[in-house]
Amino acid sequence: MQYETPYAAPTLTVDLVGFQVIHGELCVLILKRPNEPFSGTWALPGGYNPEGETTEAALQRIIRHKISIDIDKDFSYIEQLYTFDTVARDPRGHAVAVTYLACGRAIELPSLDYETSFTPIVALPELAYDHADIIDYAHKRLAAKLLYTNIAFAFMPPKFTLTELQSTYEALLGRKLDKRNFRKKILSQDIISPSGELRTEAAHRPAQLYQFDHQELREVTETF
Amino acid sequence: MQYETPYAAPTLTVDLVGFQVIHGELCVLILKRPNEPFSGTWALPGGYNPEGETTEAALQRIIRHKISIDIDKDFSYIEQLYTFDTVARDPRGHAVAVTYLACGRAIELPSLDYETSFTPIVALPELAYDHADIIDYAHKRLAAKLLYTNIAFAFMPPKFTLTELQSTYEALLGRKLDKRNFRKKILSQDIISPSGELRTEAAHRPAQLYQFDHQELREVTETF
DNA sequence: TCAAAAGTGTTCAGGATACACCCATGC
DNA sequence: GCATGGGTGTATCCTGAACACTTTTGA
Repeated sequence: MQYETPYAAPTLTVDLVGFQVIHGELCVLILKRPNEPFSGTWALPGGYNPEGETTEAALQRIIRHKISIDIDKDFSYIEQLYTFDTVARDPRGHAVAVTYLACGRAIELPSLDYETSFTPIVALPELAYDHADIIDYAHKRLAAKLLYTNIAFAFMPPKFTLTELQSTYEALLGRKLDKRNFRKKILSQDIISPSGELRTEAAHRPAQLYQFDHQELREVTETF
Repeated sequence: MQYETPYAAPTLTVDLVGFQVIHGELCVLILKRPNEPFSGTWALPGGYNPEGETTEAALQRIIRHKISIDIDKDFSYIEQLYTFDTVARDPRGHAVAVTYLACGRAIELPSLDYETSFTPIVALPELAYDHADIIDYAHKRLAAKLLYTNIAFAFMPPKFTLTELQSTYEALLGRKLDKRNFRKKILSQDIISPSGELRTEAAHRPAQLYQFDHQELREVTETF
């Protein structure tokens, strides 16, 4: 196509919806914006994607810079979520925002000049832009994927009990599951194996420890 | 974030994967590129997205300009497919491509200076860039959505027989379905209703005509 | 009367759901 | 010995899959 005026691209931004489960609650990574616009308001972490940098690389750089964590190292899984046109959304004018969804476990946030937090999705503060909708959308995607993939691997430590795994499923789905049916189902999916070790710390019968067979996303035929 | 140099955004492009079913075959809209790069090679229609225009608006404009059809009028359904980083893909350098998936029926292509075609996906020519992969991805998404939504509405005329509907499902899924099971299933989904009219043109028993209850995407609980 | 597509039911197997008690350990 | 979570099996229902013949029309 020909343009009379030189081609000018819209501003491109990338944002992260970073999840982990803490104390049986699904939490999402947010920060209190130190700068305008929406200074002082909580929002998803994100920033500008300049020419010459892929969206994943830009996100990696921005999260390292703004949150001081490393996406590849600290999150176990990442996928692209959706691309939003922000004509009406962003007071700075037209921009396009590519959003990513990431899942991890036991991520510690370094303390910074401004607040960052993994906040339970049931207790989120007011958020800038339409970030609350984006988190909802990511949560729906995540709950759906739980039913037909092994994505739970990204939330679990290397060794875990079936009860701990069930608790993660319940946190992500937002509902209770039957213990016997959960065990039958998860074992029939052939995505985890017993490690042979037992967890003996507690004042009750020791639990068998399991591990995920794969640390990459796989689809399963069985569903919940 | 601060930048030493002024912020420069990557080139933003939009591409369309446009589907319709012709003679029981799933077909996709491609054109023979009149310009470099890849001049003379078949590719998905697409173009540049300048600042100030949403990706959907840019796509609308580009398809009207390049194919002389109107997305809103000629396609019955459109959704965003995926956003690709094209660092390695595009010989012109770094670009970000937002792709859309659209579905329609009985779309007639006006003749132009260069070739455009709804080509059966089983008989696609060599395509520019990684457009063949993008079409595969779109096809998978479509087949998945067929199982848990009413998306077939976008491929069907206002009135149709159950056999015609089954043929569309078979074209999209790439496999044959059992007639009795299909009818039980589709009727249990409560997404179509008999119109009361019959199709009597042919040399066999007349068929009941059905219509979709809704012309927007809905999810169904029942699946195939 | 024949060709061609429309229309219709049953059986079977496997998965989903609901549900309650005994087991092994630390204190 | 008791509190705590670990671990297990069965009965029922529902859904998915396989499968063949009769009906109605136009030519």
